[in-house]
Amino acid sequence: MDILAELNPPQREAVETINGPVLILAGPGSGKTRVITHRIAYLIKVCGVSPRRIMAVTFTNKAAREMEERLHRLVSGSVNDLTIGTFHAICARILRRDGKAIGVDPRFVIYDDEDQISLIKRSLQGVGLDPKQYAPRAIQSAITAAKSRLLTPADYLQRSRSYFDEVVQRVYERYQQLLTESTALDFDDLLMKAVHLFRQNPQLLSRYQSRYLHLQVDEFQDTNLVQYELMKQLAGKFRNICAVGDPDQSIYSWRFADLRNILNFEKDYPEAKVILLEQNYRSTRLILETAGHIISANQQRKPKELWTDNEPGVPTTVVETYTEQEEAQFVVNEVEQLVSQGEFKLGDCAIMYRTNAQSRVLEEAFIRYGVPYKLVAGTRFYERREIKDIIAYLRLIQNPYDSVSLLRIINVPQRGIGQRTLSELSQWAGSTGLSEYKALQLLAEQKESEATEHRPPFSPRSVRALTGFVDMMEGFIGRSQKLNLVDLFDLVVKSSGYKEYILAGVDGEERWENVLELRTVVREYRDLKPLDGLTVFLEGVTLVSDVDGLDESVSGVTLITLHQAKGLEFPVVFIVGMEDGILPHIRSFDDPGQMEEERRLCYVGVTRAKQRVYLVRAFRRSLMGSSTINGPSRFLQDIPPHLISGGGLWQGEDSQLATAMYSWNKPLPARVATPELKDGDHVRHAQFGDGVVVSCRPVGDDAEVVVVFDGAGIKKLLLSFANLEKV
DNA sequence: CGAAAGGCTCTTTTT
DNA sequence: GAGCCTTTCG
Repeated sequence: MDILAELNPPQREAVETINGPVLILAGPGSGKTRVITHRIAYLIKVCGVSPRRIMAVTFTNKAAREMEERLHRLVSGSVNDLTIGTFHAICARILRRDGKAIGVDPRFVIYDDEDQISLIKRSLQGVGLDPKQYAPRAIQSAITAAKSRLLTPADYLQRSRSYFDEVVQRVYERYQQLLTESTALDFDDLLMKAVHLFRQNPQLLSRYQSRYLHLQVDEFQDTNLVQYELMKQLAGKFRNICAVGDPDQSIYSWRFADLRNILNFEKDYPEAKVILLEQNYRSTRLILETAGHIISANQQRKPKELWTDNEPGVPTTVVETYTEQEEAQFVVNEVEQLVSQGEFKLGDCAIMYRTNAQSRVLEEAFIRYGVPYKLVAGTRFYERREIKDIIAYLRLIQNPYDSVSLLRIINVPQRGIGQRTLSELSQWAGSTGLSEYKALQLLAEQKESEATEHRPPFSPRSVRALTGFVDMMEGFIGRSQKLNLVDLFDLVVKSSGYKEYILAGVDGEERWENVLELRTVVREYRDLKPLDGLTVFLEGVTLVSDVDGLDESVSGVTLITLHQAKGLEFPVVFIVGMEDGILPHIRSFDDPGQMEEERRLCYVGVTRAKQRVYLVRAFRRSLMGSSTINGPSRFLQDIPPHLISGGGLWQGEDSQLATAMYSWNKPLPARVATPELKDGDHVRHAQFGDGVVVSCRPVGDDAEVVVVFDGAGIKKLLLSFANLEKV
């Protein structure tokens, strides 16, 4: 059977164990994707399971697409009936089809992060609180946390402990009201409502349970409790659930992903078979060892030994530059060199960083040196103002009750509907118990009939402006029944006056280009039935993730955050910003749990690499305007010297370093000036305290020192990193 | 009502 | 350094 042919024994077992629950703990590069696809192919081709009875959950749409393609090749038949996608996309589908049972209108729109914040601000005002006093972000996070534990506002009330809880509870309640009034669901609702739907409709659940004979979840370590609950519901009948994950790559706890899911799995499914995939096929041996040293410093961790038959490869290059500009310069130079030597292509290289803000300097350097690059995200396309505006128009056509979209574009371009008119509108709408749009419709009708029952409080000028807007929208809505999506798009952009508005503003040309770019996306939906096209398009643009746009067929260096890099691999990986305060991020300093997650993030980065790893840091960098000096990342200390190759200080062509050293009277705390140490010397270390040197041997232009510390025990340190003080 | 200017606070990571 | 909010003036 060729589906099993190229698999090692544990992989094979993972593919063949199709009855009952299976937990696959898969180290990086252990052929996880291969196992999942082969397993599904095996189910279809060998076991004769119909694709429509299989559900596979992936972390991104891109992963889903790729898996579908691979399956297509493996099965050499149609897999169109397979249910495959992210949790959010799958839940949206379920709710559109069956959500009515719990009062979910199938025309719902999905609110993204930004929409949520704007709605939370309105909710705060709605309950008489000041959005400046209570950070909307913090409240949003608390609401997400609540929803991740399936708590409704009423449940939250009972658990309310603190003053902040109380605030959250009130806002949460109002926020849900506004969502309902807007016929909208936020990201978390998609998951929570799906679970509620099944809880309240056992017969519906039973239908789904009977349909899905096999369930497959990828990146299991990054699922939250709701997602786990949903899978548990769906697997309730057949219990054929296969979860794949790696606790060492859990990096989404801030999104309330919960590692306990892995522990609970074995509790909820005591008959589960646990399979370990420990052979790495991706990285060189030295890279794997480096990664191993980094991750094994975590305390809260089940030890696990990965191994590989691959070549040893070359040691990791560790480099310090003076500023983040030079860091970028180094990266670009090095990439050019690697490429010119012919061993690697541009597309083989990826630059990874902790925070999005770091991408700018890198981008500038790549532009300056004319090296092609692919930025994953950046100012993410769908978050641009002009894109969100157009989408708001389209959302409003699908669902005029969408208040976030309404308020967003009611005066864009300017139609003489100002702040004052708007607050009068919402007050008037509120007092008559109508949604904003209903109120507007009423107003437009009244203009003709002069009915005076609820006299709207607007000046004639405002009335004209408002009714003008309603008439326009009603026109769009009418036409939307017949027009294909491209024509609808063109109609909206033209008749709303948006095109002139954009072109007249700052960066008009560039922003208009973006609108046209969106139009090319829209073209893919041209052939769908008018209203379906709109729905599918809107859902697609809301649930996209940034990596979804990453195109391997385009040549260029990839610029990507460490989080986004999960699940990907590259021959050459640069991790920049290897500094305490960046990676690990400063926000994790006071929480050991968070610190461990930072370490896992670093581990994820290193294990993306097949051939080469560069760990780069800047001596000083500007953060939020001002310049800061960060020490080397503490994670570097956990890599033994023999796995590191020199590098050391690097100076760019117009380095500011020389100038700096000249103007400062003392040299930089450079490794040039490390003290000579010999056995028996007493030393002091910032972290470990006092100790005695037991050995010191040169490594490259550095030295490896072994010290017995009074408190901290025996440590192997790299002289230049350790900052030892002789006492 | 709207444009312009100045002041403020942050930035971790994202479906 | 940038986006967001408030203030001010026409």
